[in-house]
Amino acid sequence: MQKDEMQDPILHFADKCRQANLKVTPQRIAIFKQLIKSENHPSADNVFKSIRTELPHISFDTVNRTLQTFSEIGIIDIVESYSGARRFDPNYKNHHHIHCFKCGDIIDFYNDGFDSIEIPESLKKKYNIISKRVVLNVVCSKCRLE
Amino acid sequence: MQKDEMQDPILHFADKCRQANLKVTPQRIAIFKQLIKSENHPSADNVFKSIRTELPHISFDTVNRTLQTFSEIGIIDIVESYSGARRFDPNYKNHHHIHCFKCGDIIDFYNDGFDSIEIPESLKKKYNIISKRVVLNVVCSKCRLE
DNA sequence: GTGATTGCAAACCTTTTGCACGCCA
DNA sequence: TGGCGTGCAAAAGGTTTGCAATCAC
Repeated sequence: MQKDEMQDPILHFADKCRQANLKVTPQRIAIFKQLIKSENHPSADNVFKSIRTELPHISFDTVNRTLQTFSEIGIIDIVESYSGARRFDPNYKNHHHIHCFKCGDIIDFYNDGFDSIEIPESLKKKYNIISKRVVLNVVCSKCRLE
Repeated sequence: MQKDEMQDPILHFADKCRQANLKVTPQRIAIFKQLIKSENHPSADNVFKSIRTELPHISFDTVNRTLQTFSEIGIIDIVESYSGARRFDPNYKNHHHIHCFKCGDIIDFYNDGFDSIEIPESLKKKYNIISKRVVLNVVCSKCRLE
């Protein structure tokens, strides 16, 4: 059953919340569950709509604020599309992005070589580097056909 | 005098406009001049405010629409900040970005090694790759001090 | 019990759209 | 002159803020 698979990451999530002095509310759990399910880079609105099937009374603000909060305590990342709504990245494996100019889709890809590119010492000294990523700006398969 | 230095890129700009069937208006010239002056990654509002000293009657919409148009004909790029306004990149040399989590600043840097990273054939086949870039997510020098 | 969190509403900011006037080609 | 470009205004979309009621601890 699905519940058993879910148990473990949610306990881990609850720990993270307590560490950050955040209360573990049903809303936050539901949002977190939605995030680990999502394969793409959802906007607050995407998460809100998916989650309404489970919690019909949750408000958009709660979702939006919670995603903001999660990004602050390091549960998710914020990534940007070319326009429109802020988008979130629940994928914490080392990965890179393909970004389509036309439709704005962001697609993850993995590449060991890119993972291990060496950042120059001068930059390491000057900035507190949290993460690095290769971004490919493309016209994606779908948009190419149009 | 400054005007002589400006002459050449502006003629080149005028050519690009004509190639794209765009009329060469005083507003477009002023916006272009502002762009080649700017070292950072201005938002439409940034450009609008800087340009008002030269053209006090220009409207924000014209600036915004023109920047959009310029990005469509390949005079500038659109890059994203973590939130808020869309930002433009007039730097057409091959470069990479340092992106500050806290203040959202985007800083260009140059690195021959990063320029020449090899994109796997499988991705090249699947996507029409326009450009590639390494993005370092950091806490910048300013924000580090806070 | 108490302070954090939620839901609602309003405000704010940015981008988009529609339209009439004016200007470049 | 004709059609593109501009400026203005309104609308739309997303985010932020303030506040009262509620809930987790």
